[in-house]
Amino acid sequence: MMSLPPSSSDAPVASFHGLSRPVQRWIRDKGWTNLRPVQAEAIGAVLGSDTDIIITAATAGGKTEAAFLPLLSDALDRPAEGGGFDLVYVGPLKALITDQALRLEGMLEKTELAVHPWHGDVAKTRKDRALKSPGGVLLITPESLEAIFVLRGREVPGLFAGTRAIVIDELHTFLDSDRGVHLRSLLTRLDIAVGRRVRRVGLSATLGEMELVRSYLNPDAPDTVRMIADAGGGQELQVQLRGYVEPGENGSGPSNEVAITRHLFDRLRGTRNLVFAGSRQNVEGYADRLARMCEREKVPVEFLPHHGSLSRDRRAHVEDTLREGRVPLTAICTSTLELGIDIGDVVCVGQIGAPFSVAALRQRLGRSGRRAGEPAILRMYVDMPKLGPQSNPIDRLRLDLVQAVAMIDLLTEGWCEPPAPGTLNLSTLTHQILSVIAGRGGASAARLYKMLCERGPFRSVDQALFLTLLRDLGRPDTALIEQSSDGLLLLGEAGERIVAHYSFYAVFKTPEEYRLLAAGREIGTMPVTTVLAPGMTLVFAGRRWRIVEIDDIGKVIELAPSKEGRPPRFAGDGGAIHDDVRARMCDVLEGRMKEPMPRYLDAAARDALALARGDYDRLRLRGTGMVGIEEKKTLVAPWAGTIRTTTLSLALRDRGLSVEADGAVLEVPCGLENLRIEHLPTIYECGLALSHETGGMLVFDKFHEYLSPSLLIRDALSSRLDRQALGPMIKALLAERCP
DNA sequence: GACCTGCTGCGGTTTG
Repeated sequence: MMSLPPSSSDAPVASFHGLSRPVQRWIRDKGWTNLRPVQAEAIGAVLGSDTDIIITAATAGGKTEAAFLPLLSDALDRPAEGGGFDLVYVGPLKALITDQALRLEGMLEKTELAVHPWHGDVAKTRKDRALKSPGGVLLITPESLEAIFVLRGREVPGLFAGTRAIVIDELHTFLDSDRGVHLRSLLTRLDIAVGRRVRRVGLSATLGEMELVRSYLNPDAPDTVRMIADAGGGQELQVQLRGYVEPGENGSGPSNEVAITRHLFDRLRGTRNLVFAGSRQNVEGYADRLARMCEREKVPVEFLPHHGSLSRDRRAHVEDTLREGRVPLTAICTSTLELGIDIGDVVCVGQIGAPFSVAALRQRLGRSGRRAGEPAILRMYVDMPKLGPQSNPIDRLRLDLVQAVAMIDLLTEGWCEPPAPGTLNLSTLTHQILSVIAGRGGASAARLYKMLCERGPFRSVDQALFLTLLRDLGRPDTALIEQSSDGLLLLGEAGERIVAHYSFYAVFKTPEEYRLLAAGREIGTMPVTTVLAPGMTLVFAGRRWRIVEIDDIGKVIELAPSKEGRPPRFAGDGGAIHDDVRARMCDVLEGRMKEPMPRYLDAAARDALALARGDYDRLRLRGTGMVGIEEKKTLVAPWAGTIRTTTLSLALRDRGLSVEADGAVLEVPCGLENLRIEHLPTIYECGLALSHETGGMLVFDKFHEYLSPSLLIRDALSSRLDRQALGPMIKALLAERCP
């Protein structure tokens, strides 16, 4: 008999006894002496009610068991009435589904319940078996679920008739993305197909604002969603931020990159670590420098690159070596190692340059210090260009360093970016319109509207907008849909072709790529937009190569080993920084912090921050937000996030002022008085004028190419631009705030 | 100044 320690309450004991026999036996066989508080609470909540539930706990905190022990127990004790799969698990990664299926198979070994993993790498025979006798647990990706709706629309009601809950793993990855909207749409369509609402259980490690998370799961009754969180917290966080400034013109010494490489080599060798380097190019650059340093010092190479363009083999090797933990290894990586695949515990997390979001920083940090009593260690490195008398005033503000400090500050306060509601997501809506029509062999406009916009996630789309969208999709030159004589909407010629191809199922866009072959083996891929030619050398997968041949039709590049090479550029599409991060950057420059010179800064970072604050004051930016630096050049610092800053720079461009980029501080080619008296008041009066020409430039998402400029503008205004913010921003800039 | 995620049906060949 399992003995449970007399913990703070007898809840765990009650929870244990509420479980079915086979599940109790599994727990006992595992040798568990008690249930974690989250698990005990989840068992009570799942068995004692039918509300939606969100379970949050640290990575490896036992969330999967917390959800599945009671759900499986219920499925064993009360066999489903309607037939079909008893439980559905939706996960964002194929690797995660494979992992979780193995765990569930272990739990269900001595029972009748089957486990059906289902994603692109699962054999067709296995899927056929699941369809022939659906039951037990289906573990699936949103895209594979989409494929079931499109290809087997008529079978959906039967497959899920008896499903008692849908478990969504890594819920945070679905909150604020096209893919998240896609999943919500599929869940609503599933509810409609079975004629009742299927309970949802979300699992997540880190979540921002709870209210928004609740309404993701249940937009009609967010208050009924029960939150179960582990007390956890209280974990010690050790942070160091090291600043690197290139030596002066006559100074000698290593470059910043070499100095940072040296520090990583000295501190991380001999243990397991993750270093997030920001871009694939940077990952390859640091991995190459570290490997050469190991060779020069005649020690084994303990640093390997990991990013999304490397082949599955290369990535698996790094993941397996980390997880097994037999030899020391530091992975230099992009956000690939941020998600839930189990790689074990690492000693420290390195971060080169400020990241794009506090949420990502928090997620990355969760990879270290997972054992009781061990701190989470963050080492941040900021590479700062050399300054001279000719340097741009914006460079003097050291905005990278300031952003890094602002983010660490927000992180320690427990803040992270909340999802942004109210977006239209017209590209994803187009996708779902095509999917519903394909799955049902036709649908009326009224039915589509009710399904997708009234009950589904596209609630910001009103009827008029919906009809405009349908007209766009039905235009002869678009031909995605057409109307039959009795008014039913059917797929058009182009629609048929697009839905029939396997690339339809995902809502996100993927660029075309070359495959890179070395000695006949694929080592990774490169976007076709990268400029490459035979004879060029490059660093890839931590080694140096020469391009032997490029096959433009087969999209294959052959490589041979080389002694030279530079890391190649990959295509990228710019990130969005949140308003609160930029506001905190202003606080950092103006010294409005609990600890104005944080202790976690090293001497070089302190010096750089002190100098940046001095320059900020000398520029007289404090309290004004605008300063003329030349006769026809003004700096504008709205301290707003990417969306609001981009809106302002577009409005300035409407006035004929070409503004570069969308950094925290804008350089406007115009005198201060002219800007203050003429341009800004005019923009305040007239707002942002978006022409059809601008609309043509707003093609970002997968189905945008089929939309007219006016719809593209409306889509952008709901997610990438903020017209309403323009007035208040200008008012703040024009207000005399100086002493 | 960026990163990540996903995918079916069918025809052909090999193996037991």
